[in-house]
Amino acid sequence: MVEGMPSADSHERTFTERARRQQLIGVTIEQVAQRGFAGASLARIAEAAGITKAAVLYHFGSKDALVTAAHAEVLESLVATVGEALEDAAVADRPSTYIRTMVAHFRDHPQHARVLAAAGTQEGFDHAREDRWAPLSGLLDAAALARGDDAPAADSRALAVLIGGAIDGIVAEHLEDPTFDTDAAAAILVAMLPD
Amino acid sequence: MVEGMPSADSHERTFTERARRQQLIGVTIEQVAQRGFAGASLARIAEAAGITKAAVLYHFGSKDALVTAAHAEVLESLVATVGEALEDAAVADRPSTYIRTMVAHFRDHPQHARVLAAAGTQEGFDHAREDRWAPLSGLLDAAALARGDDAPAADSRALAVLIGGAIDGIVAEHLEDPTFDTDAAAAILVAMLPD
DNA sequence: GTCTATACCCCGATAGAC
DNA sequence: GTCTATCGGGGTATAGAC
Repeated sequence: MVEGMPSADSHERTFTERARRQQLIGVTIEQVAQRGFAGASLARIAEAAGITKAAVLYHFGSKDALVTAAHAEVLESLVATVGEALEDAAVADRPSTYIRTMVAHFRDHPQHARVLAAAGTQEGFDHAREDRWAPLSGLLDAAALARGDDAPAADSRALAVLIGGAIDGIVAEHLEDPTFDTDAAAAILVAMLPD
Repeated sequence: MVEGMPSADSHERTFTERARRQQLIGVTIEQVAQRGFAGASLARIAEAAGITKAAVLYHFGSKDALVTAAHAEVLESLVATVGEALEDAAVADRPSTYIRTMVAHFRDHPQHARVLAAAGTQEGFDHAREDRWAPLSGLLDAAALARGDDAPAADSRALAVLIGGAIDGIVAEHLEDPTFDTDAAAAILVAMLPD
């Protein structure tokens, strides 16, 4: 760990550094989305950013650090969008809001969807994969409680896995066939929610 | 293209050749499942098979040919299992049979699930990705017809995408958490089918 | 603080001995 | 038919000039 080198937890960072990091993260998201993790080489990332490989490795100590940062950015963007929408929704409406917001987000940011898809199969990328649908499971439980269900959904996790998978399916289909009506599919999925 | 070299469409093949090819395909499935497409190098495949890189490239002209053959084997295994089960099922029961059989197949063959997952994000591997859920869509239409529905499911494709995604979700969850009850999840999904 | 030059390794693939 | 030896290229990462 070099002294003056900017690291992930560096508290002090110059203005140009922050700009460079942000640019590199953006380029990396594009590259990973287009060519996959292995295909997004430092050379291509550097070329797309208009600098050299070494300059990239100056701002991020390794390719892994760079791609991890890009992955984190994608995740933060997602949780920010969905989280904001959930706050403005009644508890009973939150599962449907979750579905619609997430589908819309990935529809509007296809590259983010591809990055997360690539991360899923990548070895040594179990980040954020831990209980990916746990939040949705909690929303389903809370909604059932607000509805006053006697049976508080003993299998909310399984239901969350199904719904989450269906969301991924909608997003994946949209990536292959941009004419696919994601909103209509999301509506069908919402109609399947327990009521 | 060398004369005596065994190729994918070679009609005549010695006994040992067929055995070697089968062994290499099996090893490749394991390697791709464990380390992903890019991580499954010829060197590792050769080492796992107990031969050399050059020997591998003798039987399969290139890494791409080998991994394509492995991918095809995985697909054939899947369609054989599901197809057989579908033949023995009434038309109205075929969507549920499709779900249960596919989930069970991937539960019993986790490596196959990982290979297909890895193939999905890999660049230049759009094989078999064309209308992946078209068969399921057809089964849904046929079942609705057999049921005598007046509305013949105008959006059977969207429904197929949802169900297919949910199946993938169940399988993916099982890969990360082997204690996940895939049969119970499949039953919940089946209960969601239109009736 | 940023870039040039380069080291070093593993990749897939080929040539030719056996 | 299977191996050894090697090539050319791209990969990440480092050392040191500026």
